[in-house]
Amino acid sequence: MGKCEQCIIKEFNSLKSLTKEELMRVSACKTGKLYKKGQVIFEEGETLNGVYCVRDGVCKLSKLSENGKDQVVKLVVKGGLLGKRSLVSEQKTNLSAVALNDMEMCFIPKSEIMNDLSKNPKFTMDVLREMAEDLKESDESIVNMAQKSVKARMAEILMYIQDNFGVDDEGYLSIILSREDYASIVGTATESAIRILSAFKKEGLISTSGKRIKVENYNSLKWIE
Amino acid sequence: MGKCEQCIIKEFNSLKSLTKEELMRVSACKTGKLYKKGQVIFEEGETLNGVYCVRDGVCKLSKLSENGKDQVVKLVVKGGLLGKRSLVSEQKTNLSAVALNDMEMCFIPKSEIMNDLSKNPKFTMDVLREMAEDLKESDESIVNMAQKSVKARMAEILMYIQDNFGVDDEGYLSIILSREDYASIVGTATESAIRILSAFKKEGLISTSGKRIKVENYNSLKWIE
DNA sequence: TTTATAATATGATATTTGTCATGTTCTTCT
DNA sequence: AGAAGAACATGACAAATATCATATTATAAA
Repeated sequence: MGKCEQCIIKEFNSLKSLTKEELMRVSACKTGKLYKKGQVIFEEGETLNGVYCVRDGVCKLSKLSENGKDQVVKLVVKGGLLGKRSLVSEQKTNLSAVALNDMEMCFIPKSEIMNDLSKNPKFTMDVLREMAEDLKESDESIVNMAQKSVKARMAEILMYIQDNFGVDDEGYLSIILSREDYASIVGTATESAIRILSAFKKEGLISTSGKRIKVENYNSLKWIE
Repeated sequence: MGKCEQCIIKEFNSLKSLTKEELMRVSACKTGKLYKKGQVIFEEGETLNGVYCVRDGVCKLSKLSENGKDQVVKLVVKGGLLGKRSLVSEQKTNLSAVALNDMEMCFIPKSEIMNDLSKNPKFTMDVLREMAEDLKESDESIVNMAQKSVKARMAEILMYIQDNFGVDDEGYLSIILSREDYASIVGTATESAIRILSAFKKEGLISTSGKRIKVENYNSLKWIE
């Protein structure tokens, strides 16, 4: 397992604001973890005592609704930090994290980070900035959920994935999700998600190959309402 | 206008973590502002250069959706801080704030607070904690919007207001909102909001007097789906 | 007080979305 | 390769919600 000081992943998150000494300390106590596709990283209600730094793979953060359905709140890829809230609160985590493909992560115990959080203002500000960005995104999600049609939300998530997580060498979205996952991101029934994707395909907005999806007409997706 | 050091409002927000000296400095540069019901405090897209501390009254934080409708994301009452995100980001604000009744606020310029944010870890941690709490609430909202019926969301907001903002001496919700406001909190058409409140009234779950609403059967509201 | 304007209310209808049923096509395991 | 189970697909129908029309009531302005 590599050393944090030399790890390029950290450039994508607040860990970059730690000093070299701090990083070496973090490196010494971190543990590497591997998760297989579908594996639960942590579950709603658990007490997290540290943060996870995603080195590779994708996971979903979701919350169980009272109706028994899961709602995905955020997708996290390489460079993301999971469990930030555990650093500032003793509360149990409000979200579950599940690997969407095979993942490689580093776990950093809270005890080690807490020290830095109180003594390195640059780091703290950076965590704060990330949290603020998350909050902004969540607020936007609320608006989308409340005001847009299921179709428009589906179009949006396709564009979001393309914009934020990119495409593979053949142009397919690099994140591969089941229709059920799409349903639980968009907040609809699995059948509805399937129907809408089928319709998009029929209209030439997307094409598929197995589970992979390629956006064929980004501009038209934008105008769906 | 009072002095921050002596103001009890601050006990409800992160300003309580400032030292007496810091508070005195803040106090010297803050400006008091009054807003009338319906008045815009700031609008989506503006650059905020400070935070507002709510001394009295209620306001809504909302965001305009592409369909032209406003979606309320959060209600803020006495003790709340508006514009926290402006402290950590140069970005324009993503939300609008509108007074729901007459309000009294203090405006604290960013320049003054920034200094404390970088030098007083206790204060920073407190802001971070508040932000984390906001994020948690927003995530819950996403789940509610995506998974619950309009009826259930309406029941929820009535309980939320009662629990968080209390009732007046006659037992009516102390926050008075128009049906349109309810609609834009719940994320539905105004007519639907009206219909649902009428139904609740008919079923004895709530009673009304003018615009005021009294929760008559909290327990049944909980079970609405 | 009268008048104008906004807020509330309710019916009729269209649209969207969910649910249940059933069939097909993939994967995975042996 | 074949069987079993999961994921995907689609039709038929039901339920939820939006939209449009039109009253009625409250509120504020003249």
